[in-house]
Amino acid sequence: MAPATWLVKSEPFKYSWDDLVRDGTTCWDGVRNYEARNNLQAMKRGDRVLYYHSNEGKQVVGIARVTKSAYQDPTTDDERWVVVDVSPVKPLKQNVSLAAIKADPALRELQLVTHSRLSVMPVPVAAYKRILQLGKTSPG
DNA sequence: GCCAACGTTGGC
DNA sequence: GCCAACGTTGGC
Repeated sequence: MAPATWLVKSEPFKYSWDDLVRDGTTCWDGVRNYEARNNLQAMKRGDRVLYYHSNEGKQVVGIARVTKSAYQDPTTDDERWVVVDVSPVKPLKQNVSLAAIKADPALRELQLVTHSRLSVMPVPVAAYKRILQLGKTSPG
């Protein structure tokens, strides 16, 4: 099966794309929401992840990949919560704003639009390709 | 900075 | 098991 595609949100002043590039890899911790957690658990090594800056920017800025599938969140003893490891693949040549996503009929159904508080969500492959197209970026 | 949406918690 | 209170997220 082809790798699945996802989108994760991060507030850039907490942990930005540049921080991820600097670190090379990071542990995607802090998810405390069951739906987001379930999505994390469904991620497989090699899956592609769109990196979205929430609050400031409100745009998709890069492509990352899952380098380690879900394991116990090391920042808590509560075994309900998991993390994955992600690494940057490449930045988008052109950022894709939330406004552009909302304006695109093919992307209007994305949970990013319909379910704005969810921080980790699946992205249908067609929508993923469309976002890369808008970002003038070839698949990584 | 405000506020709506909504998930979670805890008392009953 | 219900539901009110509370906290958080994130767009505007």
